[in-house]
Amino acid sequence: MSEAKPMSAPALVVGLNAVILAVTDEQPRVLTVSFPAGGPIEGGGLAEDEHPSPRLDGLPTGPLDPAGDRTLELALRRWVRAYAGIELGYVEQLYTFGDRFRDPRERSGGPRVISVAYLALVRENVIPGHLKARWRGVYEYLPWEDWRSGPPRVLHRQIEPALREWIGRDRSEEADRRERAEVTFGLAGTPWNGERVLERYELLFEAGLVAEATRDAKAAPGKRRVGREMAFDHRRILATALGRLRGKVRYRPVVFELVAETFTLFQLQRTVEALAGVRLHKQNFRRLVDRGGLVEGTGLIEPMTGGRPAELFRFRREVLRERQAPGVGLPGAFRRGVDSSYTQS
Amino acid sequence: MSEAKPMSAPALVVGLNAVILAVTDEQPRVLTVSFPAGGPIEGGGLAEDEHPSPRLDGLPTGPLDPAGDRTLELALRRWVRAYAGIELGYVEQLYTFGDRFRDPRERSGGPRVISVAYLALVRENVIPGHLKARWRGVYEYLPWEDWRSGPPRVLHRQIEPALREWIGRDRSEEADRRERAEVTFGLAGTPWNGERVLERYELLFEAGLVAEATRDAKAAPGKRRVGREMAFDHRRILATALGRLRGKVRYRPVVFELVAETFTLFQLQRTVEALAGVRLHKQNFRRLVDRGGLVEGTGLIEPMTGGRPAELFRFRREVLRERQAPGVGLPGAFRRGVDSSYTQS
DNA sequence: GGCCATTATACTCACTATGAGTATAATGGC
DNA sequence: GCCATTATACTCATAGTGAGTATAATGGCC
Repeated sequence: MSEAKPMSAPALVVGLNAVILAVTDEQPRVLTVSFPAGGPIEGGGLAEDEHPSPRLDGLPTGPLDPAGDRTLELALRRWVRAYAGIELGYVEQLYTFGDRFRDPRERSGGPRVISVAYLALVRENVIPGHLKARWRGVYEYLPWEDWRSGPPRVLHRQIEPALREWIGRDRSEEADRRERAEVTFGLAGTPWNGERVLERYELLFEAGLVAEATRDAKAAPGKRRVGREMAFDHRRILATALGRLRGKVRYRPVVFELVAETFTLFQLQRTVEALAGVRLHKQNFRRLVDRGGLVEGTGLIEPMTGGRPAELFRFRREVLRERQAPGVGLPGAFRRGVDSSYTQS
Repeated sequence: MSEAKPMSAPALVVGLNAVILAVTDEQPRVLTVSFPAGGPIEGGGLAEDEHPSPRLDGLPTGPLDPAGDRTLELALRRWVRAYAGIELGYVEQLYTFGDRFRDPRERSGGPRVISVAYLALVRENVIPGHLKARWRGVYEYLPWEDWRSGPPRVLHRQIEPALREWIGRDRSEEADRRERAEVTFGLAGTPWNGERVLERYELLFEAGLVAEATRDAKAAPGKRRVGREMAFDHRRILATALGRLRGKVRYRPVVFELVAETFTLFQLQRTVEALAGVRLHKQNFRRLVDRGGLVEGTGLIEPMTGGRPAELFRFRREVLRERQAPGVGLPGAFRRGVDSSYTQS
């Protein structure tokens, strides 16, 4: 139990996971690979193995070469380049996942798998070099996170009633569960906070509302599951990534990693909205980024807007020296208050 | 190079690091242990080994039991409890450090050491159970981060001139280095950003201004080093922790993890100031936490203030349901602008 | 050409938060 | 009773936010 020496050999494995995001056609997308649903092969993912049989999407996963890779991030860049043919730009470490049994093969004597997950942003829908890798909409996996067309249906129809049932299921936990559900999902007048993506996913997991929960624990209360399933705990990692990105966009100019060199302000707004999962006030968004010094006009015109032609802007790097936290302030974008029509029903 | 199978046995080791912070006597403090300066023994730290010879402070480090510990965080809590006798309250994963040669023994055939670092907050200066563990002021290690009595001397006297020298040392890097130095250290009118603790440490590392840099790379330009040295890359981890905490305090009520159950508003302010490294406007701080709903009066009185007795307050949990990002807003605490006397000289 | 839908862009206005004060209230020490 | 010291209450100018209205250019359609 407290053998202080980390000696024992193949009990532990370290892997790297990449959440590679892009925004195309106003949808946030994530690069996925295909895993066999039964006994998945970690260290694979992007490798050249053949995976027949039922499949599950998952995140690209690769190894660290302990003797060769100078840093973890360089290791990630190396194998994403090698196997997916994508040269990553913005990369940031997300979180390290190491729960026991996150790889089911642990139950049958497999090693404990620790995964260091990274978030990477790429500019457009690059076609990955690897056949099995493909882009998928982030909100296919996390449909309750997209409020751009109003409160997501899955929230009223499935999540809210199921959560209420879950809250009442255990008397001793009831108060605590209610509190958490209300805070994370913005029930009962509590404001909806767009950044709490992970907390929401974990609540759904506990409540057995995502397929991964019952798959891992083999309790099967025969409830309908929400969102598309992912291999391992990769959906949790995706949730972590989205939450982090939603937070970051507010105080760092990360959106510009996702758009082209020049863009109209409306294109930029649509990109931010895709990440935030909410609609923004157009005039205020413009004021924020323009007068906030985040962008500068190029003088060039984009005529294909469907209406009046728009000016093309570019990111204004000087803002980094001028302001301490330059980001697309998301003016109240995450602040959905008591008035939200969701909380009414 | 691209052996996709992470099989080879003792090439890789995973450890856990704890940055355990408390604020006592208006100073932020970190729990440290003693490492032998020459060939340090990782996996030790808190273990019962004897470490004679020259010593270096470092962070408590412990192993993960792959078969026993359900999660990484529980593993950390377990060995901190077992070896330091401290029951941790607030714990949050910080970052995973895995650069090659971060453990010098790698150079002589030792395994690659990956460390998952955690930030933990404890309420007061608990006496650790382990003899070699002791509390040390965070600003002993990062003296340029404490602006509470004005711009730190080490900044004018050593850092700024040395950085200017470093900037000019390499013609091809000059523009880039100047930009980074100005932005991270608030030179040339750029505002000082209290949260960029890690960026500042890394810049000092690159510039050879911290002992760890030359120790690891054995280039020795005979320059004076700033701040107290730490074993391995533990000072980098500490910098990561302080930066993270400074950020978090603004949107999460983490300060309350560091103060007693009840407190005067001034005590709370002093605690925030200790973390932020800057002084705050008393009346505005009061307005922020009181009217912001973060605290509520208890009706009790603390008479030992040195002046008029003060009311004792407590954290108001309901704020978590009311506001989306409840924190001690640090009103411009981090915004030190052009007027800063530091940037004048 | 003239009307319309559509998008771009400028400006207004109420409200709130922030930074920086002034003013007053209780204490203890002398 | 005066003073130093801290607590607490208010004020005020300014900047930022949320939510509009108003006007400017386009293309499509008749």
